[in-house]
Amino acid sequence: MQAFSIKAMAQKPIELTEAEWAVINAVWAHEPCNAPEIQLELEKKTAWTYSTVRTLMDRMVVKGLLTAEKVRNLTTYRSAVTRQQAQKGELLYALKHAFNGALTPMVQCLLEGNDLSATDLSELESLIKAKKAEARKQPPSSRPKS
Amino acid sequence: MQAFSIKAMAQKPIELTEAEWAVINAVWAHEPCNAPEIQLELEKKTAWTYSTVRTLMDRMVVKGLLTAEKVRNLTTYRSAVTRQQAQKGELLYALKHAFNGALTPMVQCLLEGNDLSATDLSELESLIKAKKAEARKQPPSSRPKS
DNA sequence: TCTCTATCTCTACAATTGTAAATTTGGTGC
DNA sequence: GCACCAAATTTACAATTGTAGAGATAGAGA
Repeated sequence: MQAFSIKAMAQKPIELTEAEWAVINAVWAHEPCNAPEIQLELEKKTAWTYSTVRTLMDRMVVKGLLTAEKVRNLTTYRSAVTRQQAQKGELLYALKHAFNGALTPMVQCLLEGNDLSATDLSELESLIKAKKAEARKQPPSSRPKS
Repeated sequence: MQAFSIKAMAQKPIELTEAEWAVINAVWAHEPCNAPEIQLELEKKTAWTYSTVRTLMDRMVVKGLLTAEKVRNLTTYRSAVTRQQAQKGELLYALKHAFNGALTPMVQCLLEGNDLSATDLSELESLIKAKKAEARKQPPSSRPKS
């Protein structure tokens, strides 16, 4: 018996700290994995000790970002959120705080700030074309199952 | 006499916490301004007391996000970074941590996640076209004065 | 000059985040 | 059974962030 409805449960935005990003990126690349593996991976960039990484990972389990399965004294970790979910969370955060929710200026800022190669630009262009086509054949704000 | 070169000084990325975003957004909208004004503005959304807002603002001065000018016992604040700078900082953060520096997937995620109106899409499209044109006539990685 | 009020200053404190040492435990080879 | 090593657990602590109360002060009016 659960005290809330799955349907109504708009799970609150996924937000990661800098250290958590480092960890979860490594987890995504290695899962299922254990703490020593991740520590080893992160050592290249961060000089974090096993203790540090382990603490981070356990805190992330509490937050629901990772899952941990323990057999005897060995713990196996897996991500509990997908890369896509986390990316979206990050973008929504930026959108909300830095752009007051306005998407177009955000994309604009992105395009202006960086040097995009001609290839990148073309790629984006076709992306938008695709999106437009898609929009044309689907009524706005409907949510097709795909 | 300064111990460093202006030129070499690639000022480190601007990053704001959630509360700081709220404050600086209000400052941008009101500057030059004083703490009570900002508190009043933020009260609508946040129920923060004067003390809270003031503490935030003074910390932001220390961080170089705001400037404070004091006449007698009255302090006037101004932003020390532009909205564009801060926005860029936020996007760079997301780009680096969530997308491993790859811009195209980031834009892609942005387009996929949200419902863009046809108008938005067209707008973006012309943005990209403009960017392409610009790229064609300027050698890559040159930095024209405009 | 006395008081009132708007503002400011100082200090504080809990939660979160970054970081890790020290200790314990479980399995393995001798 | 013992010694050793890898992995885990416990505990801790400093910095940052979110939040604010309590007391000091300066200008304005009586």
